[in-house]
Amino acid sequence: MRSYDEYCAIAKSLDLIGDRWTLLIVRELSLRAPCRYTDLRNGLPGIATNLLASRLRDLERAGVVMREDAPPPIATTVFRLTPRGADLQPILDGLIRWGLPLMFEQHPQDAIRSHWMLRALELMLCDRDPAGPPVSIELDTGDQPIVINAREGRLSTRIGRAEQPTVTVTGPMKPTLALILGFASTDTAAKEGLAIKGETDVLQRFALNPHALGATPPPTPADQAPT
Amino acid sequence: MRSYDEYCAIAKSLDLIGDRWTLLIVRELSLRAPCRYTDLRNGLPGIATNLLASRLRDLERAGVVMREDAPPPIATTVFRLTPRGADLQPILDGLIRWGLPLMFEQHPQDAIRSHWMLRALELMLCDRDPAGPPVSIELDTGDQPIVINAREGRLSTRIGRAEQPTVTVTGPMKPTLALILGFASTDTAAKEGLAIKGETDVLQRFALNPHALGATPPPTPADQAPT
DNA sequence: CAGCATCCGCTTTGATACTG
DNA sequence: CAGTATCAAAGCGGATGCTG
Repeated sequence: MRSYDEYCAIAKSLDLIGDRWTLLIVRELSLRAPCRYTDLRNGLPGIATNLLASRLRDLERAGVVMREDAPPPIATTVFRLTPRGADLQPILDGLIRWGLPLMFEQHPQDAIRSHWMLRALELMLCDRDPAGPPVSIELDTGDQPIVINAREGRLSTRIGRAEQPTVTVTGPMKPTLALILGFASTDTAAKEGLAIKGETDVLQRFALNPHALGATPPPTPADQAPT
Repeated sequence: MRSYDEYCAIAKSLDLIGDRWTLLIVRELSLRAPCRYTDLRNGLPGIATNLLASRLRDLERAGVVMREDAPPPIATTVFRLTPRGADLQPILDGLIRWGLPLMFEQHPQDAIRSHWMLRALELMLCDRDPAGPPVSIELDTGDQPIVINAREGRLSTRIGRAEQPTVTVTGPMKPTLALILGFASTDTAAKEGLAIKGETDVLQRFALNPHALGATPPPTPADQAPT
């Protein structure tokens, strides 16, 4: 990208990370480093391969990304965030929070990768009964299963299958999100194609973290077409 | 911008605010709304006027910006952030914090606008003697003078002249920044072309807010060219 | 197959000129 | 003042080819 040539911290940040695809590459590395070139391509559907190579070079020069030659058994290059790159997390988190309302507009052409949801779930979800027994929720809703573990008020998420899920939700991503954030009842969820197995009531325990969003309610279609 | 077509909160945010110039327009409105079209152009040196018009339309559709017809005496359209647009502040702040180290690379071609520094100074600066007497610092270093007021541990900044500045710093922006953040002594500052008038010692009272940055030290040229 | 580089058609951007 | 119109140049997306 050409520089904005402004003596302004925001502009200078955007000079380095404001290019198309750049922050999504950082997202990928923040969610599952170390990452091979091919992993990155899979996590960035639609990116042109020359552009990915070019961006990785730029990010390396900017001190955001580093490449390593993985040890013999793997014998390939892997990419990671540098500490300076990891410092971008607050910006990614800000984008996740601001973008949550937009997740309720799912377009048919939208690609889905389960790992994109991991950090979002950690940020947005809150356990309203931190003293309750530990539970693990499995979401089978994307290309890979997601596990949410709640234990002593702390939430963690990962890709994989739960050994003994307290409850398992199967179906499309959007209603699943609405369900666990408490925006939809289990009845509504079922109508939208979700199958819930196990202790359904456990889902009531979770809700949207009240600190997660700004004070402004999500814009509705009505806001955009006032009469 | 074309959509990334990803069901991911970060990607969906970037679909709306990831275009070139877009976040800088939001910056302008966050720093000095309401803003006329011409004010925006002045705060965004280098933007093509058709692009500004196009971005403003996009931001309006996205619910981030609103336009108003100013009342008769002014008789022009002005632009503001909507509440939803104001919710972008944490993202702008993140970019400011991450970008601070980059402010110590000032290029000759970099445009300067004093108001770009206002939020950065508020975020980065900390009063180490909150119980001390109120002081006001004037910085004459850009296209307009900046006033920093410190009172009871709270810092505020504005464009304008102080009525009775405790101290006034005149000269280029970069050494001024280094001086008030405590990265440079008054001697060093003088060598870089700064003139300091008034109670010089007051400047010692301020320093970089330790909470302002991530834990990672700024990258140095040495990091980029290892031997 | 992993990790690119090259080529090509298209879209976006930037610079300038022009208008109500 | 607040934009629209025009056009050259740069960037992007997609396909393909090359190298270990």
